[in-house]
Amino acid sequence: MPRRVDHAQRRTEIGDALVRVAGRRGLHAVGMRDVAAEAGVSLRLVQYYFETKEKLLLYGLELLAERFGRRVSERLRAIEGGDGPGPRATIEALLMAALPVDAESRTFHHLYTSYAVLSVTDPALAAQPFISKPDAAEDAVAGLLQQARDADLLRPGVEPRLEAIGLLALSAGLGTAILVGQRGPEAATAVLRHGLDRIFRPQGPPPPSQATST
Amino acid sequence: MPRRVDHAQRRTEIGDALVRVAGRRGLHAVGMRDVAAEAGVSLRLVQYYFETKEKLLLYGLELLAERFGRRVSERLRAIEGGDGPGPRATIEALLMAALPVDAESRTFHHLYTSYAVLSVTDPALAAQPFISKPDAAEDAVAGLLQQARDADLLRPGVEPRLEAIGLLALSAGLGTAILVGQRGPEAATAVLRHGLDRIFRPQGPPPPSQATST
DNA sequence: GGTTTCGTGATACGAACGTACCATGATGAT
DNA sequence: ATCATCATGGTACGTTCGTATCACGAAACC
Repeated sequence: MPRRVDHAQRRTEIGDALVRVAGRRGLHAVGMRDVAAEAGVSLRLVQYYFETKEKLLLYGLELLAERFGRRVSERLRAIEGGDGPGPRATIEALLMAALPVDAESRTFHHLYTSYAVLSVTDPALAAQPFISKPDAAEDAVAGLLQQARDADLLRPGVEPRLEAIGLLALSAGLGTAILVGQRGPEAATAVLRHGLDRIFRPQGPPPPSQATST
Repeated sequence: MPRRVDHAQRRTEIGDALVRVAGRRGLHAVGMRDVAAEAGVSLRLVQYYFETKEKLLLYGLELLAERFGRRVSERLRAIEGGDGPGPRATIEALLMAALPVDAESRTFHHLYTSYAVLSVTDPALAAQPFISKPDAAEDAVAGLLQQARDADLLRPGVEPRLEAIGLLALSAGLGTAILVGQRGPEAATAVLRHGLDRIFRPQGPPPPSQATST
């Protein structure tokens, strides 16, 4: 057999090109020729590694979800590493990492929302786990809230599951608001923090007025 | 001059056809011929009343926003009429009216999100007030929260403006979650109510055990 | 060393799309 | 009665898109 090529790598390169050009011009405006040009290959090669456009798009969604998952995990590890700042800071970091504040997360939000819209009318997309699944993020946040509850860090009457869903939906809603320029990142983070304030007990910031200790 | 036709009405009819077919097959999949067929007119007429597709799409967004505004206003008037059930019920009704629970509001959410995504890459859409404006809904909710605060119905430490933004973003996020089938309407309303519970004081539901007053 | 198969290029094809062009009743003004 | 003009139909044009087809070089296996 002739020269073997790493198909997985080629597919990743082309999928990356798809994400880049779609992030720039919108998912609706992207064609196979654009992806080929962005990846620096011929149209035929895009056809070769992804036989149809639909498969290419599905792969792009996979790529997007995987990248984003890694991004959030890295942020979390960076926060939790060493001291372990408690559930509140962890949740805050997780939700912040999901906001479209830099180019990478903007692209993610933009394209993910595009896919979500398409999934309303496209059954193949709707079947993708990233669209339909109850989401691993929900479990993570709910787990952290449960931890916080066990440590008596939460206000009374807080339902971890409901709050987790709510926080995630809030973060998503703020994300699109940022994306379309309705809000700035600062306003969104303020809203998010305020939302957490109403879930967590007012933590005693060591009263700075009187003598702190010595 | 020859037979005069009510242009505004024709435009509304065609715009309605756009909204219907886009709601069914997705905004990305709709062409001028589809709109013409749905409206029961010839392709030429669609061109005649909207010279270009872009103008047709812009008009569709206008139509959508206006319809939705009316819908919410009607719901509010229906709730407030007569007794005036207080800010909490009003806010709840407003946010509920925005959730995609029936076909009409599903279509609205679907298409509005489609337009929002397009506006990320299309300056003409981004300039539309429905995308960029701070939103009248925010003022309404913030005003109601302020009322509630003056009546001492809110928990301490609640910032009306921030909460209004948060509630709207939460509602939007839950809306897309419903739209893509991630959540059911029941879960979403539960989350919304719970969110309101943490803003409003636990209202004394007249303690049913002991003697209420007399 | 031949041959089979993989990787790649160039190009062609049919469909659909937005738009433009031409034609023609119908009708109100003169 | 004539005519200018509004409303509408039919259709053609150029482009772009996804996909299919043909062709060829190179390398591993016999």
